[in-house]
Amino acid sequence: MTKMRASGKKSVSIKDVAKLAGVSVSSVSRYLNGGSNVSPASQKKIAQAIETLNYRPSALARALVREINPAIAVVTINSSQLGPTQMLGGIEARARERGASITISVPETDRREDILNSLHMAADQNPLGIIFMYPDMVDENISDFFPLEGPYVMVTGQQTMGAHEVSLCDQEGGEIITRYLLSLGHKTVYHVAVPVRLEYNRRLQGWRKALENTGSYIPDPIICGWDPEDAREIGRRLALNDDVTAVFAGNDELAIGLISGLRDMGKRVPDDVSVAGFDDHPLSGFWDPGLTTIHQEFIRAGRESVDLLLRQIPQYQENPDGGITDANGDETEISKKSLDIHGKLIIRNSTGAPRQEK
Amino acid sequence: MTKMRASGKKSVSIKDVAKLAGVSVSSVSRYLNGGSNVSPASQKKIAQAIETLNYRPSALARALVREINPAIAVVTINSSQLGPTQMLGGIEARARERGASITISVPETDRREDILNSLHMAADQNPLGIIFMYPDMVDENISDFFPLEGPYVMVTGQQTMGAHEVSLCDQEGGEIITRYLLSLGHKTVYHVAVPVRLEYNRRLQGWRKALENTGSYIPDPIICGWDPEDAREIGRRLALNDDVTAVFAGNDELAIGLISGLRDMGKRVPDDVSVAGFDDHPLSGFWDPGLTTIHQEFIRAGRESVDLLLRQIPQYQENPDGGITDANGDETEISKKSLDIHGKLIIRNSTGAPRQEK
DNA sequence: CTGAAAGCGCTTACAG
DNA sequence: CTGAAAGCGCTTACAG
Repeated sequence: MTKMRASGKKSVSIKDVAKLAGVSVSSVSRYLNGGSNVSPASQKKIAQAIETLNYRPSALARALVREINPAIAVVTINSSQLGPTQMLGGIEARARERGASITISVPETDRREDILNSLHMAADQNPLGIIFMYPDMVDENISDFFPLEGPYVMVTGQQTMGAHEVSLCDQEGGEIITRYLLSLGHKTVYHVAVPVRLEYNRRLQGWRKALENTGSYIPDPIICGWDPEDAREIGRRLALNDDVTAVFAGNDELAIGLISGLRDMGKRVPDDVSVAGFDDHPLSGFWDPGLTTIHQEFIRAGRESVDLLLRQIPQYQENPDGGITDANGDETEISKKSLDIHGKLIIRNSTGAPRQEK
Repeated sequence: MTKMRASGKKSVSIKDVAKLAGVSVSSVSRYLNGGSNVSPASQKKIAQAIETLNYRPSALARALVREINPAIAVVTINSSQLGPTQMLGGIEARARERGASITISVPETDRREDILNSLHMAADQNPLGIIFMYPDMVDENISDFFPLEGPYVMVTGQQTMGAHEVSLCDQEGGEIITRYLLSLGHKTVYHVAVPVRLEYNRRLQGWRKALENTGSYIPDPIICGWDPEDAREIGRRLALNDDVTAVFAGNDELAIGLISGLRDMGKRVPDDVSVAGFDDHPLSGFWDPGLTTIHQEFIRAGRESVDLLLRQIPQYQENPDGGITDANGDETEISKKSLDIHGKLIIRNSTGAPRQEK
């Protein structure tokens, strides 16, 4: 029974406990699972044996026999970005509250095979389900990856899959911030886009839509990398063009890089050009000037995605405090399957009215 | 064999494959594990069965029987801070390269019981080992938590445990940056400290040491929260004191908050007061003024901690490219058990000589 | 090359 | 209340 581990340490099993306590393995198991049908005497002996052996049941064996592993697998690309980081925090916290552990895997690259591989590795653990962050950043069609067996939820920039999805409403946000900039009096708004496949770049789409709807001139979007340094370069170039009076950057980091570039060339923000970001990075309010941006509730998105996932699992249905299932145990509202998390416009000082003509 | 999962989906097992392929379970297993001793004919049939059933071996069952779960458990507090975030990225990437998955658990609070709980939950998965980030931020003595069974590595601000530890050399960094500030001509340097238990606040200790060694006046350190807003408050207060010409903040976010507070009160940085941070946050170079700071190699720290952990596990010993074990398979160098990762002074524009007296 | 058997550490009916 | 047995999905000697 006392076997060696990979580490060379010996690990104690339920058999050891049973032997030391002088009872059967079944009894120990019963004790472990609530103690019903175990005499006080046995309980005492077992408790003692566990104590002296420093026994802990193997989560692995349990998961195997119970056919349910209380773990949530999260797969994410761009794990170092603000959104994924904050969402992971939310997922982690909510998972803990609900008694689930979390496993994370990030694909080596954006390519189909790597993503599939990550998704499969995640599924192999027989987790409660998979939370897939930003599938729409992948340069492939999502439907190619799913259905994987088992529950899942996607966190996306925009509702598209139809089910089990929490959406950050990026398009709406892009539209709102662009409109705001236009409302300030700018003729048009330039866009420095985050490096996401165009069809799935919702922020960009919102920007375009706002421009279209107001009949404004639509400049080509400028595709940027994730590095603020790239945005700085772009800022320097943009500074050369006096038609540029307002720029919406795909996220706050890029907005910050952009402002640096603009300043490198002597432009003032917002006097010469207004710059808005997206996300409401924790430091955005401290910037000088404070960044006008769209606040995203990433942490909440993470938490909600856990609930959305667990809602698909019978054992985790939480009728008591929510009325999530009806009398038949069926899902009551379609809306419970997906969720929109709306961004909020935060107006600070990096944006303002354009300078008077000439 | 085809059982239901928690999700209600059926899952296919090795038995199903064996049956469909018309061979024994053993043969399928052999096929799965390299295919030696399986006739080409069988291989074909098995491959086909796997394909049509869409079979994937259960990682759980494998881990159980092999008595080794190729997963690294990382437990961390303050998971949303820059350091942990970046380290997690490094851990994740390196773990992937070395064929391990990763599991993360963050204690609910800093209290002993919660930490122990996280540590135990991690250990219950029978992982390859545990990477414990910033144990020294915990308000308890580390030795209380270990030895837990199995391999582990700590990532700390300063080498203290003696073994299996990667240290970020915070004290050295604090000393270096304080000395730099002094070298600029400042009479002394104030410190806005990160909310870490004093005995383990290495950055603070380095600062104090530099002051002591140069015989400078040692002001009381100002304890701050993690929120830059707290630092802003402190900045406003500090602005009232004309003796304050140089401040070293416990990290870049706080430095940024501090600068905001100083400016709120009309102080200029660095003209009126120099401010230095710590970590070299990705945005620090874009700040205006650029932040003088200590660059920390968090990602590398994460990667190294994985290697340090795996080095404790026979199956992962990598003789080929490193000579990590000697002829007897013993560890050759003590130094391989722990690692110092030195920070690097980055001089930017938030610091300068003090203004001429009056 | 191949299959039957035993075993990993647990849990869950099933008879007492 | 209690123990023996079967089983979770795999792997690993062991005999052919």
